[in-house]
Amino acid sequence: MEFKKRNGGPAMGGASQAKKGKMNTEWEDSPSQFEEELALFDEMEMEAESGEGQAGHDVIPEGDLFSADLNPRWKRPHAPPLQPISDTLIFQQIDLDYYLGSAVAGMPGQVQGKVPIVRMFGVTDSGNSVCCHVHGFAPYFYVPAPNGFINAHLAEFQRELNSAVLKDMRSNKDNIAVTVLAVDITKKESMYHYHGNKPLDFLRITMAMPRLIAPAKRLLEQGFKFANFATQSYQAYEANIDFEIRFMVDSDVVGCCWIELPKGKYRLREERSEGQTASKYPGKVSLCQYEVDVAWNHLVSHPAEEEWQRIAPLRVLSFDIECAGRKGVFPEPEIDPVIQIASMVQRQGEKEPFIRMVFTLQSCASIVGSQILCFTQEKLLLQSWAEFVRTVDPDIITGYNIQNFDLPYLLNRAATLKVTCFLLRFIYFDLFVCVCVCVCVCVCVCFVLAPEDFIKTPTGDLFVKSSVRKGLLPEILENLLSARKRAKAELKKETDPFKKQVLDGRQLALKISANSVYGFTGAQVGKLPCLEISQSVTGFGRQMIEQTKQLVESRYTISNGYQADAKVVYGDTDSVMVKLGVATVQETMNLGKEAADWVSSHFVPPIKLEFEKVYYPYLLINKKRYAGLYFSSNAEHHDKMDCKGIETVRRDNCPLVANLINTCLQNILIDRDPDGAVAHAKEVISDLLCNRIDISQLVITKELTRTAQEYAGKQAHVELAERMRKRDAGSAPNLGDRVPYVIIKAAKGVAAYMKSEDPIYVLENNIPIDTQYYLEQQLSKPLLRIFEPILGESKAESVLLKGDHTRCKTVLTSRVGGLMAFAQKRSTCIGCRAVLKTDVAVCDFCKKRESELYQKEIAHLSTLEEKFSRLWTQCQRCQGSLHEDVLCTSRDCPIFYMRKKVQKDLDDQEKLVSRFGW
DNA sequence: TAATGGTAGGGGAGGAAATTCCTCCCCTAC
DNA sequence: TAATGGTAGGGGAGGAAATTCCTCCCCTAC
Repeated sequence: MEFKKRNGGPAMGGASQAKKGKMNTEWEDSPSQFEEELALFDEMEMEAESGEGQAGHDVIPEGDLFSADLNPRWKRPHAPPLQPISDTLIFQQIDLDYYLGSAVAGMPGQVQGKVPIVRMFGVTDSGNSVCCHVHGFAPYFYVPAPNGFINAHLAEFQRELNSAVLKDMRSNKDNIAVTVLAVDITKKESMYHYHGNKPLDFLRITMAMPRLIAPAKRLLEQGFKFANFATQSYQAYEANIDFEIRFMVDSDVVGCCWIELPKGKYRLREERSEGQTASKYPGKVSLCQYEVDVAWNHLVSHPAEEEWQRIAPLRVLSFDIECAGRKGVFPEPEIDPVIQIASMVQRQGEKEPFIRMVFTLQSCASIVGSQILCFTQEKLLLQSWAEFVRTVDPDIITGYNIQNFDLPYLLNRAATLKVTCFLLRFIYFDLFVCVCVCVCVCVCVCFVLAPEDFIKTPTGDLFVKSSVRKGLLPEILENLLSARKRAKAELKKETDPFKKQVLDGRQLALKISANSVYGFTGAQVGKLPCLEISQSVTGFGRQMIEQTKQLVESRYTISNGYQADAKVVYGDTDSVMVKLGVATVQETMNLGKEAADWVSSHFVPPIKLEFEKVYYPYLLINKKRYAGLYFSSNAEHHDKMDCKGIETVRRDNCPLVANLINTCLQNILIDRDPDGAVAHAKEVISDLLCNRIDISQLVITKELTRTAQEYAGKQAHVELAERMRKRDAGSAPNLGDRVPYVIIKAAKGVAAYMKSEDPIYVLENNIPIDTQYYLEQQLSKPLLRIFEPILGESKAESVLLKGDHTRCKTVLTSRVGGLMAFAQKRSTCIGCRAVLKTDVAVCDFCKKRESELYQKEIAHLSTLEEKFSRLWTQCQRCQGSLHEDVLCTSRDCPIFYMRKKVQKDLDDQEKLVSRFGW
């Protein structure tokens, strides 16, 4: 949640977000289409309304909320008794962490002192919550064994390292007696480089706690001496792997997978009252319905395939808080009270939330479909909400920006008000994140080998061939690709549309994972950097493109009996675009497929060149910028108009530019009507200069990618954000936000960064727009780029940017700023615009026409009212209900600005009508 | 600590540097 | 008070205006 919503209140759910993208493409044109669009919305509304039910609502006064009788739906389903001896416990694990605790009797691992215990939270198929303590897993890392090291040296090594680590500790609060649990010799090979396939002796060093890994690594690297061995530095391997990740890898647990605890292999914890001391077996410490202990090697983890891809009925709480802010100041938890917390709870897989609650301070108007709880004291409000959360026991807590605003605010506010029980016994409060672990490895070489055993990549790096040793990277790729194959096969069999979507998402995710496997070898921060690999991959790409170009252009020529000389017109990273010069799309497709197969035969499998698509016509503007009609599935009809890199797909253009270019391209490419495109462009330019373009079309947005101080130069969106911060800190855009702005009129030569302004501010203050800027800086260049190849350089400019359509100009004067700030405002006669002395409606001369004029203004008023109500219902529909106020203030949505504009026109018109005093 | 693929490239804006254009002024020819 | 022909035009100096070039920034393609 962001503070900017303060005026409007909470917007629950994400429906409006999802629909926004679609809306933008539907609004492609000047306001002349406006009426048609609105008429369409009306039809949609009729349909929507007929299907919508009326939910009841209650306003519940303050009282005993948490008795099960009053709100039976709040609690989780009853948990049937569990018999560890005869029942298998299966749950979906959704969060995993570890803590240091005392050993539990009967579990493996250290028995003395604090031991690391992995803790998993999860939910069963029946919706019961599980907390599972996993015992006996200890952290470890490797160092190469020194020359001459044998088993007999292990004990001495362990003793020396143990005492070195102990000595290194500044304090020993936990009374650690043993730091090094074990040292073993194992045969291992470094993942980096090729070492002649000879595993070497490594020492596996197991530590008592995760936080002891770092000092042990440091001491070994600094130089370590034991027995008769000389002091030497030991390079540590895998010491940077997080403990949780290490556990997950070793026990085959992946993010959100299903865990099975076989019967007889785990123990159930019992409820213990507070006074009771822990007996030989510890009691429950969480609020989960089942709490169990298990040995780490006894749990079974199911790979996320087939039935184990299902999702448990997780309880998702989404909430949003409102504070009573002071104008212009960002709310501070030490001062500003929380006045409302809106909460919804939904079960995974269900369409509607089953709890909708609003906790408010003081009274509140009823809200359809929601329960309202009113409190007289803020402290009670916070306590009750905390109790509510504990009762509902959500698996996932979500909301807009809650991690950065709502949650810290609530905690600080609770601390300020001394709400002691606020977070009592909250065990976990994190959004879960599916961790995708790929431990992966590369083989690159600096070794003496026969030339046929390795290859030299275009960057000059040497790699051994798979016949010598198979790299781990190819292995991972093969796993990913075969998993994708399986997912695709399942997708084919599946009939349920929801599961189909899941499977399709899965295969796409696997494809993207496979495509980006090499990516992390070039990452700057990562566990396995290997620049040789990432650079070689891109190097090969470039080389293969060059080779493809030569192959295609040498074979497909007139002298070889083809219709035309083929020409490679474009290529980027992994693709080439060939102009084959044949007459029809179908012929091009056939020839393209043939050429792809033929070129593939020159590459080493599995490298393959695939025919992908035909563009006809194709407008190539520049590298990474082109447009064309895309033919792939069939040669008769194009699948879509494909635009890459040009204004229509860039978010930092105003809709006016994107829509105009899009329409022109449609005219040119689809309708083959360049004259129509020119006419349309002229019309839009004329509309722009005459102020007939809606402001929503002129909003440019750019992301605030860094803080104001970090910018070297001055930029429109940065400067505006700073100005808005001075005006009202609460509503100003923050780091990472997109800043919407329009360019307003100013003296000649003033830089654009001085002329950027908040569209809402412009609307509210009737500030004139710099239409010339939009023509010269926004429209002209993109237009020329698409028309110049068609009309020719000089003609394009003279036809589009000169001529009668650029002469009609309407200049509005500002009501604020400049000399107008000194002007006195006087009413004018509604009939003849003559200046009036008093604030009546008409001058004496027009008095006889007063009734007629009144009729006219009333008619105008009702048109505006109708327009407004159409936009209003449009916004209601977007936020998902026709029975609630519109709360959305999305600055990305053109409808929002239209609504604001009409609202202001309506207000002005109402004032004008009221001057008649009738 | 927390977060955690990268590079290539287009194109607009701002601002510095280099260039052109304009005006003023002095001087000389006549 | 003291000094007192004027006009046209070349060309340099100074400064304004327009242009070019470079860098920063945002975004997209792959």
